[in-house]
Amino acid sequence: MANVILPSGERVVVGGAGLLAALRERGVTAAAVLVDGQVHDVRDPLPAVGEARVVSVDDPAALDVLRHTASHVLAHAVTRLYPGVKLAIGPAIADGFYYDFRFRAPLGRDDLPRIQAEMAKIIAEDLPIERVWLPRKEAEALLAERGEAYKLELLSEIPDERVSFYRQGEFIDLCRGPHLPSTGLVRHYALLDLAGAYWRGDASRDMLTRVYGTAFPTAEALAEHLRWREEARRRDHRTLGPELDLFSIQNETIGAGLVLWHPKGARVRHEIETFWKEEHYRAGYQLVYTPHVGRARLWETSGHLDFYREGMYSPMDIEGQEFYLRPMNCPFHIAIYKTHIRSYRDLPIRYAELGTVYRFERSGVLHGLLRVRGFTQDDAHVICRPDQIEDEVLACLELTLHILGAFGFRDYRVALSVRDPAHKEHYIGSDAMWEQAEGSLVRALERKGLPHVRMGGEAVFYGPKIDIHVLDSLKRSWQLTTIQFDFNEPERFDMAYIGDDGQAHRPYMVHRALLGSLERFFGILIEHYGGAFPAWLAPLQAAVLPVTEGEIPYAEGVAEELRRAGIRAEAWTRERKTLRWLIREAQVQKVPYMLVCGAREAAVGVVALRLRTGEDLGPQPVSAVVARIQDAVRARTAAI
RNA sequence: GCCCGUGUAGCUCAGUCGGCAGAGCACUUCCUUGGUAAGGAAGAGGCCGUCGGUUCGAUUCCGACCGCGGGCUCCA
Repeated sequence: MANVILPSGERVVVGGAGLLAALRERGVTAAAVLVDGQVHDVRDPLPAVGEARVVSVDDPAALDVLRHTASHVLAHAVTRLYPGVKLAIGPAIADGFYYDFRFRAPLGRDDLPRIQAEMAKIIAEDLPIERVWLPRKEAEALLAERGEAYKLELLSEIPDERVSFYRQGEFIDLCRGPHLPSTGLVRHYALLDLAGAYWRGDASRDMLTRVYGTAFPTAEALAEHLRWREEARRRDHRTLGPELDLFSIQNETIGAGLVLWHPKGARVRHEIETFWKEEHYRAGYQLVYTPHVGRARLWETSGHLDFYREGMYSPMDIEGQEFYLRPMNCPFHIAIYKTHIRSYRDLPIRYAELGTVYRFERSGVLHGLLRVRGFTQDDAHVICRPDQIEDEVLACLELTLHILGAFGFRDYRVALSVRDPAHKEHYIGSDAMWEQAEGSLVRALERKGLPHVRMGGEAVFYGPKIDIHVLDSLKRSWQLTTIQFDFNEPERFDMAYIGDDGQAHRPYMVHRALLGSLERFFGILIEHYGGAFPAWLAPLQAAVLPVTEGEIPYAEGVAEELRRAGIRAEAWTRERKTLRWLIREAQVQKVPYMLVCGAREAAVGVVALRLRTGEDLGPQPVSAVVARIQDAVRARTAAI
């Protein structure tokens, strides 16, 4: 017997095994049962003690169950339409579900509506979904008879003697569950995409066809999700970038993954870099510049040729010496450090550089600005004494939040990556170093009030790290910041400082990048703002628009006045176009401020101010417009 | 790298069941002096991704290659 709370809030006591029947009697449609926050199948026996909460299909807790069942409906439809298809796996994922199949003939996007129509039939049939437990031998026989080679492989890895299947109509699938009670409960769904996927993500194994879809409890939620996808598509930086003339990537002429920053994109980058540099000087960093190539011995010493070779380009021969294009900046910063004997009084030393690096990425993974082969890291190396590391990490966090906040990123998720305690031998550095480093990261996060998730075994071999993910305006998560300890390179380069005891000591070194790379960050910013940059970043801040040819001299004077005040302004006088045309052009270019100059304004020395938002603020003295723009720029506000 | 899709003007895309290649925007010229998201007309612009095959004839059909897009464990 167990206490059960129904979706209505009513509490009932039912026998352990008969929950589904008991609910049916009461006319309750249950999607799943929550026991101690864990999602259970409604068909499972309830635990003897504790409280169970029955959730209906529209409960957020049942969303994964709904989607998992939707994936079975998909697989069911596919097996009806394509006899002989092989089933692989079909889980619920972050915002939907997928199912991997091996088809006999290629499947195209055009096939999706047909599959979706078949799904609609299966849903209309409202087939009851049963759970069937089979002894291992029988399960094997069943799967072998159906020729489900992938399922057999999965089965061989399940240790249990009894395995679970789910059956709906003529469709049966090896599955852990849980699932909805019947197919009719999947109502609001859509098939979205088709893609290739390796069986078990292994490039040496079969290529399967993955069908992506999503499902929601309500039509509104599904519609909202589809709108969100559409909005994300509309903001794609690969579309907006060329449209706003910000950048281009020209595979044929320049090379894949290599970015050309056009004047307008370069202007945005300049503003980002200027802000970044000023804040770094203010935070006690020293900026350095270092070369893009270095001798092979440098990369041998650093260890990159041992453990990072596949990410590096082939060496070039310069007067018989091998040189490599750099994949990282750190060896150069270390070389600067080593030009002097350093005292404990010199530390911390913080070298920062907007350092361009080149890394080999397979052609298939290149993606706009987000994944490229040449990029500029906003890199820095903090070299300090053991007693300074906690304050240094804290200062890094403060600088990070300050800089990210200026771009409107204020939702953070922090991951702390530490060693796999079971395999300490995979990591370099002593236990004491790891503990001290990790402790400093944790304490700095606590002092900053940043909650974090601890990820065991996620650290790289040379030290623990903090990664910060931000949520953009579409609530998508991007990893930007990384703060990582490096126990490797100080050792390899034999870095030292002289302590107050007169002895040489090994300093700690922390690598950190706040924005990640300027290319990737720019891509993210374009999507975050939908191309409408705030005033401080906008390539062109103000367009001065003459109504007729007669106002051209006046408009040019106004633009000149704005430029003298440090505002990026242009008088649009090149063509005699209607005001409507000029305004549309400025809107499309997402220029934040439009200054309309007609005869009325010119006569009294004012401008009519229109904002990118569509707001018409009417006649204003030029000085007031200048002050308004300067305020918005100074405050780095997203509002204009 | 691999799977699916895709490649026609600078951009967005029609089209040709094998027979001289089309639109809108952008560009050039002319007309228009226009008040808050496209005024009008004309012109120019193409190796229909590349190479090969079939054919009297290929942008179209077939093959290979190249580029681009989506994706390639969130594990029954």
